[in-house]
Amino acid sequence: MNLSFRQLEAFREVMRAGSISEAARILNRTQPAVSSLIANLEEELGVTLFERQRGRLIRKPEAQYFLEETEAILERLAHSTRTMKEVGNLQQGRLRIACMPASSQFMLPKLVADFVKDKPQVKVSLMMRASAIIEEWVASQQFDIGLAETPPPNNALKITEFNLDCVCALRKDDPLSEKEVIEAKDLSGLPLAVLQEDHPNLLHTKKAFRKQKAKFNPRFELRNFQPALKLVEEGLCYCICDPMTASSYFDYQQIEQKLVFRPFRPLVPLSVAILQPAHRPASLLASRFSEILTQELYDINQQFQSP
Amino acid sequence: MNLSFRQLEAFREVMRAGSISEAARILNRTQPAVSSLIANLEEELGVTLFERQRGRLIRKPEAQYFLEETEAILERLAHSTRTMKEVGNLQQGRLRIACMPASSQFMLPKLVADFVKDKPQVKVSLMMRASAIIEEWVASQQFDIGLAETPPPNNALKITEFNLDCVCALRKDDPLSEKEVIEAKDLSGLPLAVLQEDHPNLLHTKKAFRKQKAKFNPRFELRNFQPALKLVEEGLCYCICDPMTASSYFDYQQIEQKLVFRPFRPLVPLSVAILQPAHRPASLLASRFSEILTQELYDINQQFQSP
DNA sequence: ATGGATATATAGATTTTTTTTATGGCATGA
DNA sequence: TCATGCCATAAAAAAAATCTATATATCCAT
Repeated sequence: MNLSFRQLEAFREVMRAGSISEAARILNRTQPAVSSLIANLEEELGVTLFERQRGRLIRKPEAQYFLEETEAILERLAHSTRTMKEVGNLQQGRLRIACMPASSQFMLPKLVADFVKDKPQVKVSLMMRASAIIEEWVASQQFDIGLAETPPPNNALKITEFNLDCVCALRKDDPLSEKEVIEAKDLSGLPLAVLQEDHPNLLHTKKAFRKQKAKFNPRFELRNFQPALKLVEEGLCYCICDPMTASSYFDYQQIEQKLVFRPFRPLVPLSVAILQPAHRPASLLASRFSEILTQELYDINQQFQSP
Repeated sequence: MNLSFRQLEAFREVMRAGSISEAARILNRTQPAVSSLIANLEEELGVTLFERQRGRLIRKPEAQYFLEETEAILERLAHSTRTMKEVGNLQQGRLRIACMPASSQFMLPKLVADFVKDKPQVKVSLMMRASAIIEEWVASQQFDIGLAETPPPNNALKITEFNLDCVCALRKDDPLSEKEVIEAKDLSGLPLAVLQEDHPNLLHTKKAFRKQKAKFNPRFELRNFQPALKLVEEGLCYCICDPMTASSYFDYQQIEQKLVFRPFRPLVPLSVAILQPAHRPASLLASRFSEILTQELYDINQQFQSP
């Protein structure tokens, strides 16, 4: 089989125009060019498509059937190249994102919304799960991008790590809010809301207190920081929380903000990572979104550290 | 849009094989040839289909989508070229035939059956109608081929005329059956089955009798000759009928043939014609069938004239 | 580390295909 | 009968695809 799209295009145009000369004009070719395209097409198909009667072309019934096929093929080709061009412009595609709770409430939805604002044809799925699940989903290529606590090295994952610095949440009217930076010793003996015991963040927090010989008083244990901020608002405790949760506070509590956040020392790190499937290259969309997410994580960290 | 099937074929093969070199081997090209096909394809699509990592190709997700499109297009192309080749070999197609009653009972069904015996994919429709209707149907291109009594010249019809010589039907045991040729004067005054009065055949028959000054005795008037033969079998009359009807007698009356047919003089012609749409070229199938039908009409006429 | 095997990309020569230019035949209609 | 429009063909020119040759990177086994 040795046909070409050129031949099909010429054929379609000849069928429409009814003559080779006219088709040639439309196609910006010379008449002999189109003539030979048609002749070769007929030869390769083994079928006479036109009858040459008295110097004119007359469509044969066989040509009608082949025209339908031709149009279907050219149409499909045009459609897929158009789509591919859009893919190239990030206007088309699919993006599957899985993220951990701390980022799921406001940060990622906002980022996604912004990302797809000028991409009406892009399809996104955004799921919230615990970090361990996200790991699996990305490794098994069910998702293109994951945002999770940094997992142990994994052959199936491309891991881009970020060390976020946790910040101290406290009431605006708390005397400590005068300080630019809160230190562990400032909170010695004061009640805290902390993560449940197996979480590495809790260990880091304990370590920070130990380093300054401050008394560590974990009054509330929670699965994540979101609800902890409520308790802080009530004046029941303080909280050393990750900056993503902190940042989202300003998103959902736009009026009556009772809390402020201050850098905390010694540093309590939270290691999060952008996860992507290893071995499989990222789609254009995934690459681009990953860049944006990287920037956002950097910004969020800065937001609380540099006053 | 300037893609080529070559590029699509190369792309498909590279996706399957996973490497340009391997694909080149399968396609019987050199590696640089395939390399540049892929490079051009990517350029024209505006999308990177493969990532070049450490000298190897790695499929990008975008390539997967385009592969589906590519396979659909190539598949469809292959299918239609195959079909067209079959059309070229008369293995495919559609044939619409309309025929007059005299030929519809055995002659055309047999001819069609024979014609399509080695063409399982060819679709045929075969309709029986009065000649006037057939004329219209063919002229309006609802049918490809018509067999009818010769109509007056018609701009929309290509008319291929045949003059069939009518033959005399009589019982085997009739003394006249001894004669090689029956003449009008042999039947002078004897009862005849004839067509209804407006039919040109009746005029020709009358004329034949007049020419030999034989007495014309039309005892039965019918719309066509088929039932007339039954009357002849019963010994009720003679009949000067067309050779198609005569020929079909041997097809349906394979045992207990009571009739014989003899050439009749003076000649009583029945003018029939193969009708085809003018201005529109015939399909390959129609052309071929028309040839076969021509031969058959010629044969049938000979069958009774040359003993 | 080193050399061999294998992969891809690129450059230039070569071959193939397509297009154009130039021409002639044939039908149509003024 | 002549001008016009159509199609086919041949030869020249242009463009595209292919090949050869070469460079470079990786992988793997020594």
